[in-house]
Amino acid sequence: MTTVARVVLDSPLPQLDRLFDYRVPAELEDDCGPGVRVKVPLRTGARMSDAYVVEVLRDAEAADAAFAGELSQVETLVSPVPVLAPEIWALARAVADRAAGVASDVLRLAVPTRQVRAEKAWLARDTAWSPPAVEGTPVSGYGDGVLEALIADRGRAAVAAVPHLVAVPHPVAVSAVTEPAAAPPAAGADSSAGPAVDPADTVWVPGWAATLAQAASHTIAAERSAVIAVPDFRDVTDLERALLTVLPRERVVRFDAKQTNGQRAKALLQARTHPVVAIGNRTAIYAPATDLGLIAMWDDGDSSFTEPRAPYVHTRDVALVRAAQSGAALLFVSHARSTDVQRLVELGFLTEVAPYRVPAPKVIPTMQQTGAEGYAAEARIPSSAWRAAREASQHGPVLVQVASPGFGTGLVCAACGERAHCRVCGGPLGSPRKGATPQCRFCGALAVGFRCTACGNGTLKPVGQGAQRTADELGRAFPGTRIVVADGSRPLDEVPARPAVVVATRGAEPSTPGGYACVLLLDGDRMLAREGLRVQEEVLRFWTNAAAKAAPGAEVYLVGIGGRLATSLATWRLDVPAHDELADRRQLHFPPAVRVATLTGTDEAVTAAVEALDGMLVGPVLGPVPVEDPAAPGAVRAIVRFPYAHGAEVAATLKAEVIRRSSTRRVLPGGNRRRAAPALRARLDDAEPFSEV
DNA sequence: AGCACGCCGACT
DNA sequence: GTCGGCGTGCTC
Repeated sequence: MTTVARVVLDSPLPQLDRLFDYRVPAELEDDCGPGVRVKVPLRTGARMSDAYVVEVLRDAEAADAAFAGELSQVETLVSPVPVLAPEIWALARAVADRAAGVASDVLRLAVPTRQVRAEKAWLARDTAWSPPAVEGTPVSGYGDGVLEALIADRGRAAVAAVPHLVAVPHPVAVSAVTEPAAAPPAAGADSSAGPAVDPADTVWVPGWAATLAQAASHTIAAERSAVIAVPDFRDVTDLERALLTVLPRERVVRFDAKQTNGQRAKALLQARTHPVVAIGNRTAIYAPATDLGLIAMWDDGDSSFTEPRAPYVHTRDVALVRAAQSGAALLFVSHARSTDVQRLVELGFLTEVAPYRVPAPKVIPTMQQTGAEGYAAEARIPSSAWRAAREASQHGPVLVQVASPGFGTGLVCAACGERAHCRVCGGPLGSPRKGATPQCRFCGALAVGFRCTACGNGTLKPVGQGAQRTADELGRAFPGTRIVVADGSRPLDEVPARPAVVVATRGAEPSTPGGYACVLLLDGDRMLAREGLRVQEEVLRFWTNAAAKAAPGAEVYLVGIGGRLATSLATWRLDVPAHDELADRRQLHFPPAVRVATLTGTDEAVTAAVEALDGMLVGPVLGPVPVEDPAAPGAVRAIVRFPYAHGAEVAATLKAEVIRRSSTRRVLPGGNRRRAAPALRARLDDAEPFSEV
């Protein structure tokens, strides 16, 4: 009689990133199941490590499969609650492998720390209770049954969002908030914005939120879960509102960045009790929802989806891995298409779905340059746009989108204003810190002794300095109108549908019931003047997301922009720029046409790692060049590029190199034995070297 | 990370 | 002759 627990250690060390076997003492056998937290000895009995049980082997199985040496014994069982679902372990393993990272780092994102209160409540739950069945609500705005069929067939699609607000019936689940068991199913709820709907009984939600809520209702109707990731907090709220119009409260579980650990722990356990729609920001993609039928993302191009914690895997990539593992349907919904999704479309991996007979916003490009004739002098708005906005501001709110102050952090020549470029690779220069030596954003080369290529001047200044347009300045163009400002420091979720001019920095635009009477998109030239691979995609996202807040038929003025970008926006053909961009990236071997890895560490380790990748790379290796890192004097960085087909091989090779280098403890020069940076760090799909942030 | 094992300089 | 330096390697 032997029982063996196969565990994953809670350790960020790559050399410990594999499963370890421990003997389970008889008194723990009953509670020691997959997913529970345990403490186990490591190397020496006195040292304990936290771990999750991944698998339990019994008797013959244990004798056959377990580690051949002598087993140590599980020290304690922290709690009998299985917090690590088997499919989340499989996901973490695959995600870590893809990124040459450590699985327990992924688990740290996926599993909140222990919360005894949440566990007690979960253990005391009524296991016999299951929520009433739900009927699916038709997905409005698309061809009849198109998305429903796609989800039922476990399809994958790039979905163009309905580009305006939608009025949906008031939450059927409002009663459910106070009386959970009494929630009536959303049967027959018609969520299309029609004249039959009494405005007093409706809520306005973005088109994408209505679509995803309706789509998810079908998954729940089939008693399967859905996971939906959205970029920011306000989006979670919008989506939750939309969901509660088609589903009862107990079918929606929220994971967001502002939650306390207790709330997260509770949501985690809730997601496993019965089929639910798990919604939230980055971490929602790891929600352990049972029997997954749908994985969806709203606006996958939003930079909030880049994970700042190791192993830095983008939510989109997690979604792709999870869809492959679970066989769930996969939807990427957005207005502006990301080049990453475009790539998957061009591969035939995603099908394209667009709204059916839904009017696109009425975008009017105005190409006059700032300061040209015909401008309202005070605010430099083209007179046609100014007249339309002024007229519209008599009956409803007008949205004015501006770039945020200090937007664009690159450096230009202080004398002539020419953009400063790297002498090594031609990339844009920036300052990592105020007063630090300028450095190339792409290859990291230090720009010592800078000379402007245009005028020969040797000093630099930040871009856009002193060129900030203030709300007050804009306000003077609309005398007698209420001016509302929304930006990073003064966030505003919603403004009433009353006459006003709402000046908002890009991305911070408040919603308004029914939509804006007119939208002005200013500062486009400034937003496009930044350098970086994602600038154009990003600007199109800012524009389209603001334009989608306009009321149907309202005019959207795109100021100071002409050419193909303006045409794509005006014709709402947002796949075209994505296709063109991707074609450019292919030519230059830049992501997402290829994958990238940044290798940082000692010259020797980085060089050896690059050599180990021989035959897997495309395009020239960028660097190695010195990087500034106080913890690692003399460190260098190289960027390598590789085709997706070699991804697994590259990740495995780099992980092996990192492990090989990590076993040797390094000493800082000068006899200083403080913690030195590891000899080699590998980060896959790091977008930072190619963008200004 | 921690900690044990292992092979070369100055000590009782 | 040994005590202990920290380079190297392992952790079920």
